[in-house]
Amino acid sequence: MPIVGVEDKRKQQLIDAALSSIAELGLQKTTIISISQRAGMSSGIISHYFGGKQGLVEAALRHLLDKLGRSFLEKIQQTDGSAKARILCIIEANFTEFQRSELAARTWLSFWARSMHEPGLKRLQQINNARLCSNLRFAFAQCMTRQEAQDAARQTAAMIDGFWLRSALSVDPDENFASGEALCKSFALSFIDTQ
Amino acid sequence: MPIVGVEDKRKQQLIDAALSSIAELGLQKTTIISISQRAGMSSGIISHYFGGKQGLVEAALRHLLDKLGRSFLEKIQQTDGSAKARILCIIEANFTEFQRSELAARTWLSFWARSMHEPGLKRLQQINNARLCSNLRFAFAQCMTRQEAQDAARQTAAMIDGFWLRSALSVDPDENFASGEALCKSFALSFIDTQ
DNA sequence: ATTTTTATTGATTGAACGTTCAATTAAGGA
DNA sequence: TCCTTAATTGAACGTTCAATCAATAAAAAT
Repeated sequence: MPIVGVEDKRKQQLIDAALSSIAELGLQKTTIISISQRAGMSSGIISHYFGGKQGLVEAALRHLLDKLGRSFLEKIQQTDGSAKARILCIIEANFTEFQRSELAARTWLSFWARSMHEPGLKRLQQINNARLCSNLRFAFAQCMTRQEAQDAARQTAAMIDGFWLRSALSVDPDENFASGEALCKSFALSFIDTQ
Repeated sequence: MPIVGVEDKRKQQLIDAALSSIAELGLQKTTIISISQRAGMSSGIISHYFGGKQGLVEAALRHLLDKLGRSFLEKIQQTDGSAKARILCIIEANFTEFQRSELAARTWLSFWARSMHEPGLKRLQQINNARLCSNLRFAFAQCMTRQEAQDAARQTAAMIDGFWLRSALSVDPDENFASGEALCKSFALSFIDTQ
């Protein structure tokens, strides 16, 4: 069945299949077989396109992070550039991201855990994290000192990640998400509304 | 070399060895061999005392959680029962726990990730989490409404977990911890000092 | 129609791992 | 001293999994 010129399409299909498997089975129990079955292809195709399982996993994380970044950029362009609007956009982007759900939260936690021991994943996480903190710092800096903005950014970033972590482990992830987004916003805006 | 009546001692030695291996290699790469080597025993002993690797991992997590609980109880007994004191104790216990270090943060993240797919671990995490939230809610409830206390407890718990998560992934975990403890305290106390 | 190139397959390989259990060792009792 | 019992060992086994690669199939080129 070989059709020429489908490299990008096949890669995307495999990334989707990998994310689906990670969401359902976890990164731990996701195998080359579980991915290739979901993609309707053979096991050998993964090494062919991504050089191995690790390469596909990295590509899948990169895909998620790209999506997160684009989500923020889209939102921010529909607002004025005020500190309040920027902060709401950042938080919304981090919670909205392709339906917050138990499965999405588990996927993130899987990637977080693995990135402790795989430098490629760790690097991607750190780039994304630096971007989040930088965006928050910039927004907060519009209405407080540099040091205060730094602290507020760290607290907000930690609270966002904390709610994601808790959603992955919670018995009731949806309820956790809904209140998480609201509580992060109310915390972050408390710096701004009171000034 | 068999010596009688050493069951509890052996179990503790194996738990220590398991935690050491998890801290260094991660739960993913921790094997029955890596544990038994550190304990100076043979590989079969783990199944003998814990019924298998999974049993030992559960026992190790239980041991960590016990330590965390005792740490809080010790601290709280050295203070008055004021809301402020209780909250400081809770946060300190969660950050001090067995020297905050890169390795300790990685150990927690390893357990968090695995507990998504192992009901035994998940149960332990949820019990511990319920205790943390309950303690925080009780303290906050001394100076605000029930709903406000619930929200404040969730925010504080998320921030604590978020800083732990970020320490495990950070390039500079120690700096993350030091500021994390201070920032969690300052956040939590902002509810109290302003009333 | 034939050849060449590209795409895909899936059986096989070899390594890693958890578990099992017969064998071994030494302590305590007779 | 001999026997029983508790403690411990570690080789063997079966399973799982990622990676490899020769074989195959279809498109493109000739």
